[in-house]
Amino acid sequence: MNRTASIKDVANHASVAVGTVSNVLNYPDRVSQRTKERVLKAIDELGFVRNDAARQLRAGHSRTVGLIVLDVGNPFFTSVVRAAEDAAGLHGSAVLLGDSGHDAGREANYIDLFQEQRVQGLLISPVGDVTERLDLLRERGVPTVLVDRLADESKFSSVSVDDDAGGYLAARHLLDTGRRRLAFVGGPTSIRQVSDRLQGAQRAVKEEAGATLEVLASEGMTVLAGRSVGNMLVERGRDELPDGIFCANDLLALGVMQSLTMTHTFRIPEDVALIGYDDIDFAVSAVVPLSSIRQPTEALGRTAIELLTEEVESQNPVHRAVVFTPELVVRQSTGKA
Amino acid sequence: MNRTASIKDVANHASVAVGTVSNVLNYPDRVSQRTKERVLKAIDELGFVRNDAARQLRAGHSRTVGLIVLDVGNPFFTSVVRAAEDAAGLHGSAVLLGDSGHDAGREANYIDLFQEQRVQGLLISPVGDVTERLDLLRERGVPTVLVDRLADESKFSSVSVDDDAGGYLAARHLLDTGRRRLAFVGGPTSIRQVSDRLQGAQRAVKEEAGATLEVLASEGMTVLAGRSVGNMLVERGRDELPDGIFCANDLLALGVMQSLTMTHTFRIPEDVALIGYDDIDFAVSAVVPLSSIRQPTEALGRTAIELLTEEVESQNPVHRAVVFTPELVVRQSTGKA
DNA sequence: TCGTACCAATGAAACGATTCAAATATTCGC
DNA sequence: GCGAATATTTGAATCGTTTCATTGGTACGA
Repeated sequence: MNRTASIKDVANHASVAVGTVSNVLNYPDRVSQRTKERVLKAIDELGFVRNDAARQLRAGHSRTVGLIVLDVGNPFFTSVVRAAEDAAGLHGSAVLLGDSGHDAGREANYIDLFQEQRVQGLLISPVGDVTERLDLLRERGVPTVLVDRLADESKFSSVSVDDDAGGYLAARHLLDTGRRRLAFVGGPTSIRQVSDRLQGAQRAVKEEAGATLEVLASEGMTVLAGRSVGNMLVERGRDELPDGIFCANDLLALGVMQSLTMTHTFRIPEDVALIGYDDIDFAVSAVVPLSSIRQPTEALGRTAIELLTEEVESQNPVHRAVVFTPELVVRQSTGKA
Repeated sequence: MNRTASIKDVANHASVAVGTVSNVLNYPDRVSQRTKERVLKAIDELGFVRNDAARQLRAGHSRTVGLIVLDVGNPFFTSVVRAAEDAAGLHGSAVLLGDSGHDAGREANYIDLFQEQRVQGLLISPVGDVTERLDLLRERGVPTVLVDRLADESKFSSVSVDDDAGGYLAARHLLDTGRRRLAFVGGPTSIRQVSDRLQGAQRAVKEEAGATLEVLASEGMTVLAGRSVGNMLVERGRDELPDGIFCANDLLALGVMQSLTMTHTFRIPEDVALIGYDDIDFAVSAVVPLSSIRQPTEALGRTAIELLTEEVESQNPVHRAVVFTPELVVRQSTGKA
């Protein structure tokens, strides 16, 4: 096989002009039935495939959208990605996916790559602070939507989830089911998600007379970190135990659950109610199915594409920051006490 | 902002010819220091970014490689993707990632898209059987490497993992630590991975006089499926219990572990040893850290890119099927009995 | 001073698709 | 059968790079 056939080859083979072949591809109605058939036959016989580079060069822009996430392995982003792909598909665009792995260097590489590809726009869950690189993009007029990050509306559009509201939701649920001595597990508080969720929980507790909230700092957000907090709790006397625990994510909650259930001294939810955050797949299949806060990831992905499309199509860029509210998922771990 | 600057704009701004600008970009040595500086300054001032479409049009091929996986959310593929990206980066290529989600239609869309993008080649973990679409690719001379799928070497190169060897490894380990009444949990056996792993386990058991292997069919490969198999085991008397259990993946094993540890009648590993497959993140943070079989995902991704590069660069395509052997990871769940 | 190397810089041609004004063909009413 | 209106087809120009044959300069030895 030498090289792939071009539109010119097709034109020769079908004895028509190149413009006609192009019309068959793009405006079939402008072409008579007879020639259309002839051209399609030629396309088939030569195995012609459109060269997107040429098309794009002429058009001045691609039909792709760049999406850079912090970690494709994270179920949160996986879900966002899938929703974005589907939404983009509806607009006839494809998504170029980049995984920065929390690395600013990789992020920068993808930004450069996508710019060279002349993507229509960029969805990005930025590493750390919004870099000057993003500001540059903005100045160059590349429409950009921040994902999972609240943006200054004067600069970018964004889609994010209200972690404060999620924290409130979780604590409110514990209070609603009769718990009064609550504990929050999470850390370090330098993670914005952690501090926001804590803040929301504190708000809920303040509303309820007689309710208290103890903060238990964890070293990271892993199962093991949760387990060591749990072990610490087990060593306390039964009376000093909180009756409702809110963990800043599901991994922590699963760790706490392991500690508490292993010792068989405490029952979940009878002695202690437990709620996590993120609603990962494992939550439902935990020993005691875990209540959690679910983030509207599909809506995030879909809306991000919509905001981007808006910016691409409108002349004067008006930015919007869309904030979603997460959703409470009740399972056995917070059953009535 | 009008439109982005072209190489011609840069040339004007720096008062040089377009060819010179191109040389600065591609063959800096051919250009004198003085002009190079002038051009770079112009590039900076105009915010020039190469248009990859034009470059690619001229070159006849892109600097990207297509990668289509069954599910980006699956840690196995996530790891393969990351390794492939890194390996491609070393060759100066980028990876276009597509997630077929086990859907033949999405797969087909990505194949078409990538062909229009004139990717250098394609890495694909195909949905179901190798479709005629892949045969078409082959005929068109698009280098293709199958991932996680053993290929007919006369048609494709491939990278895969020897599941039979993995099954053997797991069973052998149980035997080596003194267990004799083994059980295999997995299903349905129509999944190739399941039947291969079982086969390997049977091979190991046959080698050991007096050892037996009982097959416990599960309904799927989830935690819940594992738990129901576990519950069934718990109801058996102590004497009828196997003393070593090999689960076809870690999720099943975690489910079995939940059942066995909850009832506190059986101890892991004293009464029953347990080993899974895949070595997912959760394995290490299970109540009893889970022994498992780790697949060399990084090697898979890296090698896939290498095989592809080989095919791209060589004239006459010689295909190779590289099969990796997985690795045993020993943790507490199979400690000495 | 001249000729020979060598080094830099030039700019037209090419890649493959789309666009669009112009040319040509067809249809329709009468 | 004719002219007007409409439908179809044509092909040159264009997008932004890279390539490469050619030109213009400079240095050096004789």
